[in-house]
Amino acid sequence: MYVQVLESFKREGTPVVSSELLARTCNVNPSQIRKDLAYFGEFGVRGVGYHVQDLISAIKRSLGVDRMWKCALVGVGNLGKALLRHREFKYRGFDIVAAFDCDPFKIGEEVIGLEVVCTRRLKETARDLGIEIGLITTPPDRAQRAANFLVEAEIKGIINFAPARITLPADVHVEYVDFFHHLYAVSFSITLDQRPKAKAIGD
Amino acid sequence: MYVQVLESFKREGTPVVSSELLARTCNVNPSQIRKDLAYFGEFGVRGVGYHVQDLISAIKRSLGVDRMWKCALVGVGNLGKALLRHREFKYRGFDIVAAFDCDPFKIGEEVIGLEVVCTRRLKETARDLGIEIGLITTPPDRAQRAANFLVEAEIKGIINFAPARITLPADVHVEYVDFFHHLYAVSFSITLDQRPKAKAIGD
DNA sequence: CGCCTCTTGTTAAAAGTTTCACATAATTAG
DNA sequence: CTAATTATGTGAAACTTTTAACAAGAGGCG
Ligand SMILES: NC(=O)c1ccc[n+]([C@@H]2O[C@H](COP(=O)([O-])OP(=O)(O)OC[C@H]3O[C@@H](n4cnc5c(N)ncnc54)[C@H](O)[C@@H]3O)[C@@H](O)[C@H]2O)c1
Ligand SMILES: NC(=O)c1ccc[n+]([C@@H]2O[C@H](COP(=O)([O-])OP(=O)(O)OC[C@H]3O[C@@H](n4cnc5c(N)ncnc54)[C@H](O)[C@@H]3O)[C@@H](O)[C@H]2O)c1
Repeated sequence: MYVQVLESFKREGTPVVSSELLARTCNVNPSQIRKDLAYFGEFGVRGVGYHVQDLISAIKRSLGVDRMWKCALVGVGNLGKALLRHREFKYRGFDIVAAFDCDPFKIGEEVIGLEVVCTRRLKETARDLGIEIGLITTPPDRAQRAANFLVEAEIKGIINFAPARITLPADVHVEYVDFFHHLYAVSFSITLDQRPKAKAIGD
Repeated sequence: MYVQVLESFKREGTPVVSSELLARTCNVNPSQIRKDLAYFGEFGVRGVGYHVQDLISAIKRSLGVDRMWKCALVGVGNLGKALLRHREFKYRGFDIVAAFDCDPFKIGEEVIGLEVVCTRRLKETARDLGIEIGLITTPPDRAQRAANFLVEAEIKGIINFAPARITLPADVHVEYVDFFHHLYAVSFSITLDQRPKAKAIGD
């Protein structure tokens, strides 16, 4: 979130931000920001604030996103194609260099110049290309199978877009992207507001 | 997460789960689950566990997802179209009943039987249809504008897929879906593992 | 050059969350 | 019907995160 906000400050031409300004923009407490950053180092200048570009670089270095990561996508359907077509990923350090599917009608097809490869060839292909992160966009009941292929290829990080839990060795990291979590959260917030717990006016 | 896991238990035909089993599947502590559920009510049976279907219903009722929510999508691009084509949303209680875009070439186009409407007609259309939740899939620099239109239409919840913060009145709830957060998280985990903090073998 | 202002980095206190441990209730077996 | 077994719901303890408070460092101004 800090990187996202700092990059918009950078685009606006703001050279320096205080934890106070950054906090206001992110809807958090200024101490929070100073604590978070202190965990990785001393990036600010007392009495001045943080130099935007320097802070972006420092955070990115701390998170390991100061280099290009090679990614593979498994499941070239609706969502998979949207991701493949998205140039932003490469621009921001995540290059999707291979796409896999098990559907014979999809294998061989090209999506923005990338050939869809059979999932059975995932292991060799991923290893040859030096892929480190896998994106799963198969249907939920195929997510575990896709994950297994990725683990075989010695991939160490997975983003799972399918609404299904997967089990993995301890050294493989997974992030779940589930749109329903967010929809449920919004539904809950609206419902809470509208529920007639209704403190009467004046209370 | 609990709903997601419980629904897979349901599909497998498991009628009852213990907090212990549910915890193992979700990679959390059993007490955590009992505490979380206790916040909303007493849904289990002592000595037995939780009846899967009953628990799904109870959680959904607690979160306000025991009904259909009408949604609108703003920005019919790559990602927007993928979402519109996704049947699962309606099936799970979130019906996208309107799609808006500002591009004259897109207005009038149909995506799975839904006509793309001009963003300027958002307010009237959304009100007429009784829309409650908005999905923003415009480019990041247009996200605030899209949000403003949604607020005008008296929408109370927003899911923002654009990597940009937006400011809203206090009674409008927003959830940010940012794939980069997840990619950064995975990058960080892998980097940590590989960094030569290397406790020597035997330590 | 010293004083004043500003904002960081950090220590300590407050608040929140997770886990443990066990009393309580349901079910089954004897 | 009682005892043994099981797994929930919950109060208290352990732990984590967040916030507040302030000392320390940087820069500007008279
Ligand atoms: N489309 C969306 O907007 C959207 C939104 C939220 C979540 N999702 C989730 O993302 C996933 C993909 O959705 P979608 O709409 O793209 O579905 P889709 O059916 O369009 O695409 C799935 C693709 O995965 C391929 N596939 C199936 N099994 C495979 C396997 N074992 N190995 C490799 N490829 C395999 C299929 O051939 C197909 O091309 C689903 O789990 C869905 O729930 C999608
Ligand atoms: N495509 C992906 O896989 C992906 C992944 C992650 C994040 N995102 C984010 O999702 C958003 C959309 O991505 P995309 O790839 O679909 O982009 P896109 O350019 O394909 O689509 C954007 C659409 O928004 C419309 N639009 C622009 N301004 C508008 C406005 N003021 N009102 C209404 N409509 C407007 C455009 O006409 C276009 O149709 C972006 O913010 C992107 O960063 C996309």
